[in-house]
Amino acid sequence: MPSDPPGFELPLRLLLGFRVLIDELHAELARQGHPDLRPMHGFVLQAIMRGGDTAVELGRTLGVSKQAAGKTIETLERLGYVERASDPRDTRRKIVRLTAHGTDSLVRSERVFDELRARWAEVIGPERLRELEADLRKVTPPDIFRLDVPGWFGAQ
Amino acid sequence: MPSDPPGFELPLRLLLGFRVLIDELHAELARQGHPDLRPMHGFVLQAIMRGGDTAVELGRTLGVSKQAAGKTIETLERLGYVERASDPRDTRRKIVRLTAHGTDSLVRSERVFDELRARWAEVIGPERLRELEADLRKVTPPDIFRLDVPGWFGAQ
DNA sequence: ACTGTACGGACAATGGCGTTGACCATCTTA
DNA sequence: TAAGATGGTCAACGCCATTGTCCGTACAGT
Repeated sequence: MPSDPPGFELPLRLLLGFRVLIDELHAELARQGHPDLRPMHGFVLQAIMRGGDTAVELGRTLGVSKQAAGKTIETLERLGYVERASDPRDTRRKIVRLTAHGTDSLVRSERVFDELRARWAEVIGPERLRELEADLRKVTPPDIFRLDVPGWFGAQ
Repeated sequence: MPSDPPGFELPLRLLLGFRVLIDELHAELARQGHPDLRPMHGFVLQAIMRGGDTAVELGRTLGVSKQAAGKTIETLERLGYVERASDPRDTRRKIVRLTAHGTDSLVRSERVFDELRARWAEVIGPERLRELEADLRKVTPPDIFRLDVPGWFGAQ
């Protein structure tokens, strides 16, 4: 019967696994024409895509203030990933939309993530990888996109 | 044959798993007399314990500047987790040591981590948990304590 | 033994990125 | 129509990292 590792290894491995995937994603994205994209931007663009958001809504989704969300949007606008348009029904609102460049980054991210996942499947076996994902689903909260980690990555 | 989930779920689950464990650890530590301890401090204390460190060495271990490491040490000193002493063989160096309070926090962390791991084992099964850890070991770098994530947590 | 270089530590200035507070314009509702 | 709620922006502040600079000590080559 194999002995159990110390309990602190588990969280570290989870963090390292996350870091490895994210670092490799952005290394590959940089090669594919998106050198300025930072880890947090991926989440922001995802959040914008699923529901044409405003700064306030985006802030709520990401768990930051509307001002912080506004600054992030400004950065992404400057980098050419999003654009803002006035809402004709409510002239207060400024709707944020992905540009072609922004959509391209998400399409490529999706492809790279699939490739990285395939590489893991080669290392540990496809069945084991599916089990790993299924197990993690059992011990983590169901809603994926609510991470509210203001300072975890460096945005803008 | 089960279909594979999209590749982006894997990193998110890893991150969420990490967050769940760390959040629960610190909630429990707060109950056990360590309400001021922040996630990053655990890593710092660990790094200090394995080798009586100085600010420079600690900075190298954690991947931050020596000034940043010095500030973190200062904070931990103010909170009563570490103390500084001069090195008699090299009067330039100020060696950082854990206080009893600091050691206590690590002992409790270890225990809580083991308990959290046991809870995961109840949910997904002890054998699956061991396999999960073994699989993660195959796809992550071997050296655990080199994470250099300056802004990931909020220290001090 | 002495001098030049390396190294540990601290102080200062700067910058990124989040926060709160305040304000204006617009929409909604009583 | 008046009152309150909501979206956006500006300003000030705080935290925490950075780089640059300086001082004192240790060590190595001559």
